[in-house]
Amino acid sequence: MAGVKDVARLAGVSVATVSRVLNDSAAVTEPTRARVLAAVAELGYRPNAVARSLRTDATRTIGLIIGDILNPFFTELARAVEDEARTLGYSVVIGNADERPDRQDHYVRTLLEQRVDGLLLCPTAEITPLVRDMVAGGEPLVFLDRTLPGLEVPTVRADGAEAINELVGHLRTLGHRRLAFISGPALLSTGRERTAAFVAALGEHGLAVREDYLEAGDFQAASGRASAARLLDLGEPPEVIVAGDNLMALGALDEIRARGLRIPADVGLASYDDLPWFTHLDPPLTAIAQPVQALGRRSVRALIERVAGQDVGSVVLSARLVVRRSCGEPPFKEGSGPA
Amino acid sequence: MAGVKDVARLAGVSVATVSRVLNDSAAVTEPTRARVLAAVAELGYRPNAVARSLRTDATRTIGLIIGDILNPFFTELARAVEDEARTLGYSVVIGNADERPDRQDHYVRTLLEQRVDGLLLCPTAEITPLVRDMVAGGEPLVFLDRTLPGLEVPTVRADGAEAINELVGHLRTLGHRRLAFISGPALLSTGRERTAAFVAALGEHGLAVREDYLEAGDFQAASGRASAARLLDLGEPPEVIVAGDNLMALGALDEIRARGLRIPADVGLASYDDLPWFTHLDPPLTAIAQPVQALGRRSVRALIERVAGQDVGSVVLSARLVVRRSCGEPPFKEGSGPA
DNA sequence: TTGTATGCGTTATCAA
DNA sequence: TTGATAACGCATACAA
Repeated sequence: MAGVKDVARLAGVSVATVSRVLNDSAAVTEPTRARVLAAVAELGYRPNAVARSLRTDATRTIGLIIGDILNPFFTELARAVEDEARTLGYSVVIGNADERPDRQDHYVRTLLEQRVDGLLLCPTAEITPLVRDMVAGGEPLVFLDRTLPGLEVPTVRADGAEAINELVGHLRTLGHRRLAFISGPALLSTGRERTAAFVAALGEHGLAVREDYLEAGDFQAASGRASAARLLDLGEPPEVIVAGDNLMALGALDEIRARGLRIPADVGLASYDDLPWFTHLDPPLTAIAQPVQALGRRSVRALIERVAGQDVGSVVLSARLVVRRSCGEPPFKEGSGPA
Repeated sequence: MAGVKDVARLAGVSVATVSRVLNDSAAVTEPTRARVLAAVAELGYRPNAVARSLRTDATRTIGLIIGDILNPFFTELARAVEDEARTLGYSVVIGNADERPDRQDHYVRTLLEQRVDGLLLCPTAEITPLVRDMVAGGEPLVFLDRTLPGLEVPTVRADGAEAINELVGHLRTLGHRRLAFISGPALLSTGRERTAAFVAALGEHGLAVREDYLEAGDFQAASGRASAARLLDLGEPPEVIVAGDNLMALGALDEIRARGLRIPADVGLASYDDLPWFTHLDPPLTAIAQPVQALGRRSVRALIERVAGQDVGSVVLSARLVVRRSCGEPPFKEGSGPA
């Protein structure tokens, strides 16, 4: 494959000049510039980004490690990240941690070796030594969606506490008293926070916190189904089940359907996370929507700023309640908030 | 950041020896080997893949350009590709063409400059000059999911003709005669093939081909909805609507629901492409499932083989019909084929 | 078994 | 404005 040298020879100039017109890093007379460009076109020259990166110590590439690529939330997030990165002239290398610390570390290592300019990480449960080293080593790192306690890393995430509180209020207004929550893994910041917010909201709205209404899931569909089964088997089952993420909502939905129960007549269902096709369910699912696009875009900008040497703070965006029809809402038009 | 040189100095050996233990490319005595490894650990040395790639002319990275990252089919495909690539020791850089030739070309260029070892491409409609050049230049390239006519490129794709034929037979068995099809873009091989298969299947089952039952969509949800609207407005609307991909099925579903029509009592619906949550719809959607996992994995293997210099042929896998309940099927258990 | 030295394709420094 | 050349970090041919 043709290199600068070939271009230089064909254009009758030095490699330095070729490099200059390619990066327009310095003034070049129009005639030489034209000759170089002509040579580039004729040879079908394609700059070697590898060599350039070695020389410049920058790859214009960022790494993105997500929790679970089968989770539509992360897919959407990846899309947003990719969009913003492209706009800023960066490529994205995606790694799927599959919620496993070892696989997360595999990608951290790989991406670091690949010398990505920065890393966007949705950290799995534990703080692995590798992540700790990375932080200590001052690698340009930004946490996305989730946090790790005790680590000084800028984080871009959504806070759903307010939305959850709103949801509980909404359910209470609809006359429900017995509300159950299927929570995510306590090891994940998102898991803990949502559960805590739910419990706090119950208190705020004068509802009792029943231990048997707090199910521990793991953000996977199967756990949602199992949790729903236990809740429905209770002597006094809940009136509404709130799932801590979209996958568990799906699992719960399966269990409810499998038992031939009707939503919301027999039991209501709401989900943290909103997905495009939730509107296609019958009835459409009441849910809490995270600002996924903003999350993705902001995180990229924060990371790029860090790469540029600025120090950036964390950003917390708000999730919002989307009222639909799965909790016994009167059959009005969708999307409006509760009274 | 520490380099081989630092490791060599600390271990009291030459850089060549360090390189040798790192790649265990040649015999090294156990003691020296241990010293090197110790030095590596102490310095937290991380090989620079950029430099290595420059030297070895290989990046152990493949590019994947998909049609539309918002289409769950491609998401799932990307996941499969990533899985297989990781297993084989490769990283994947994903580009989202958004079905736009210009954006496809942007990624082709970027990935080529990044010197990926090979490229997996779900080609958009037209043959762009860049793609033609790439083929002519002998770049390791494999088409995935779709083909481009007149280009000698190994392709890994699914053939749905048989499944579509089976679907039409199934519908006819259920007593339906008036079947409509919402087709994808004629510029895409997948668009053309599915429509042709549907028309052929009608003939084979002795059903008339009505022009007004053949709607032209573009694989996007909006076109599915608009097409469904036109079909339902017909003086004699179809008994079943078959959508050429999952996104258009969604759009059609929206339109049907918006009109307060019941599925399958008022109109049946089936989709090319099967998604996990189709089972959660009410009624669960009858669909044609592509072997997405196999598609992704096979394409990676084919590409890697090409990279290794072997010449590989195309592979065509079969899609299969998944009977559920959205076309007036008797309420039996799901997943079984038609009689 | 180990070390020395060269080059991969660029960019950037320094002279001209 | 342009050219010659060193350096980026590594792998490898060749010598020892």
